[in-house]
Amino acid sequence: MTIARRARPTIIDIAQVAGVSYSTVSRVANNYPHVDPATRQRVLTAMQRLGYVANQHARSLLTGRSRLIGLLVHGLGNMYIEEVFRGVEEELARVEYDTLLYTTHRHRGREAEYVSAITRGFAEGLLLVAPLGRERYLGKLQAANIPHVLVDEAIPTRKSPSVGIPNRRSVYRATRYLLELNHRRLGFISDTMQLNTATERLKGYQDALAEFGLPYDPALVIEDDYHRPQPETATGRLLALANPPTAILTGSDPIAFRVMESLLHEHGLSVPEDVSVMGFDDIPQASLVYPRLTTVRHPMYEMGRVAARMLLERIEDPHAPPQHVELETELVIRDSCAPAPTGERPPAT
Amino acid sequence: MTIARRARPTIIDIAQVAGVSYSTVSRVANNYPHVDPATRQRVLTAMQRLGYVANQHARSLLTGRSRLIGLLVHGLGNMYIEEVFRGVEEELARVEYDTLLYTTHRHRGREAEYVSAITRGFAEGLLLVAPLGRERYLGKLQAANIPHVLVDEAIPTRKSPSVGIPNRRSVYRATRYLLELNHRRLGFISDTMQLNTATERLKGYQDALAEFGLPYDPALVIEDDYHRPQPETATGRLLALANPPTAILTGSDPIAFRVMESLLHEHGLSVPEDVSVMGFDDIPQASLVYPRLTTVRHPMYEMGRVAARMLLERIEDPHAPPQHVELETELVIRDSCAPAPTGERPPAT
DNA sequence: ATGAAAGCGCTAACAT
DNA sequence: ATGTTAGCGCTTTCAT
Repeated sequence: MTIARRARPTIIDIAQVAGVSYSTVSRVANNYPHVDPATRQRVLTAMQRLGYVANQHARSLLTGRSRLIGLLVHGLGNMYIEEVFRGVEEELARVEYDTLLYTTHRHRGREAEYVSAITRGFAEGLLLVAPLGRERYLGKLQAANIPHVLVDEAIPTRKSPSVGIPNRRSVYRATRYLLELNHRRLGFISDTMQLNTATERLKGYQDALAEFGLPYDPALVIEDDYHRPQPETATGRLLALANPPTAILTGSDPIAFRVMESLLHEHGLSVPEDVSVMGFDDIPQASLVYPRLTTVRHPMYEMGRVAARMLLERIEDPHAPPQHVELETELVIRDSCAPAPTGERPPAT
Repeated sequence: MTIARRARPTIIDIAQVAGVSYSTVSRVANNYPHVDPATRQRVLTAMQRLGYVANQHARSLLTGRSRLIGLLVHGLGNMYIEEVFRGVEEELARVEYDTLLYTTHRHRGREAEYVSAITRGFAEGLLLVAPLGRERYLGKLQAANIPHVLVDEAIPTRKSPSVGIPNRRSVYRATRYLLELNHRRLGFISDTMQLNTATERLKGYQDALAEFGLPYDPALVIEDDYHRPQPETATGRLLALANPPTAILTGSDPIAFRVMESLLHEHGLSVPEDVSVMGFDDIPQASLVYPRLTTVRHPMYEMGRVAARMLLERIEDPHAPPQHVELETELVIRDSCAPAPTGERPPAT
């Protein structure tokens, strides 16, 4: 009887079958020169026959490289992540790296644990997408000099490399657009202010207001829960104001969709006639929805690519000074924003 | 000068600092008994001080286990995957396994390559979610006895373990519901028939029709493109029929959403007054949309959990006979389906 | 309770 | 062009 679990053939088995030393097999496996074509063929044939596949662990143990990077994200079910990941994959594929996926579902609030887990040596580097709770582990990453890059988030110390967008300017532009449409009361449903991107965006909103000589009314900005957004509630609160907004800016397109649904169906207000709605990101659905969403185009795919490339570079040279890349955004004008209604306020339900 | 890339401390460094042999360090690291408490403490302190983290590759090389499983999916940006993955993670977390993510974005149509890549030895097993093109590699997995489980797809040979839902019965029930609402012309926008789940669902649709003594009209079923669905086009084709449907079944909730948008805004038809729409899956948005979607609840999260558990079991015992688990679905009646309009057909635009 | 030693499968000098 | 050899960092007997 042979043993139950058929062992995978090793380099030594191949060597035996091909009648060569196992270093020759290694040469063939790694496509090195200085191997006689005939020998190479014999080895290849033997590999084929036995179904040889190199043991990555042995390889990695020796080279210290796993060809794996870790990706830390909050969740999967949104086009933002899909696009970012497409970009990441694009670059990783070129160098035959794979991705270890970590979501904060798993240890909500305990990202720090993975991060150390990652240093277990499996991943060579880490891509942190909009990382909440970063204060708990970023210092460690920096201290241990573990290659990592922040995607869509930057920290004031700028010690960690990052790739993102000009949040302040982007929202400034979007806000100004609304202001030029004669809106004077602008609601803002923001992502959690734990994210620097969110506080930057708020500044952009305030910049535009200031430029138009308008006061900043904190009642108009509502911080949504990142993990379980409640745009319907936020919309209701905005509409319940004595002087409700005629336009609403949001932190993302999916939030904008829900705001539009809520406006229309819970409050009987039409978009954009009664209230204008501004999205953020420009995911594919933005143009498939009615009214088609006016939003800020976020180069998510490109961001993913750049981030992956930066990470790969840092893996090569962990001591290079951290870079900070900002990719430009663009206001995409479609149908969900219109000039402010004149005359009296729209009736709130 | 020390060398540039500070090497990670090994078991030997710890042994030196703690003044013990390195096998003792290994014992402590693995929490083995037979270590003097004082010694253990000394070792622990040394580990702490040097920031010791075990090298997984060395460990895996020896034990043959990587504590990694591979997850093959088509794309990320949908709640279906999010839910399935949440379930997978839940189970994996218990045993401290991590996930390698593979999407068919990367090598569209070349899944076979990963699959062999996976046998590189990094992943101990594979979760295949609604795998298209499986014929190209499933045989290999089976032949090599690589632990794997099919999620939401089963193959007739039943050689690979699977977890899914009763597709035929689920769609039969949904169709019958529509029939009972007096609809007689039922459109069906189906996933690609390459998926057995899709052909099974079609049978369920036909079953219900047959039960009501209705003919099967192939013009009413449109096979959508899995990677770039065009529900708007499909809707248009359905409506252009001489005798257009008064109800439309879809392969997923997101498709249903787009059908509803198209009906309403491109064709001026209201849902459910003019046309009823049936979703599939019951993702969270299904109840946030107007009209709230009537759909078939798919236990995605639970499916992920079961699949992960099955995979883990197969990893322990790759020779156990393949299991096939079916999780029940449920028709969730909300507002997108109503009795068929009486009198003449709704006007098509 | 602890140490010594073998070896997992492979790469990369170094020989020849 | 090919073979020999020394480890990579760790777990696991086997001694003591």
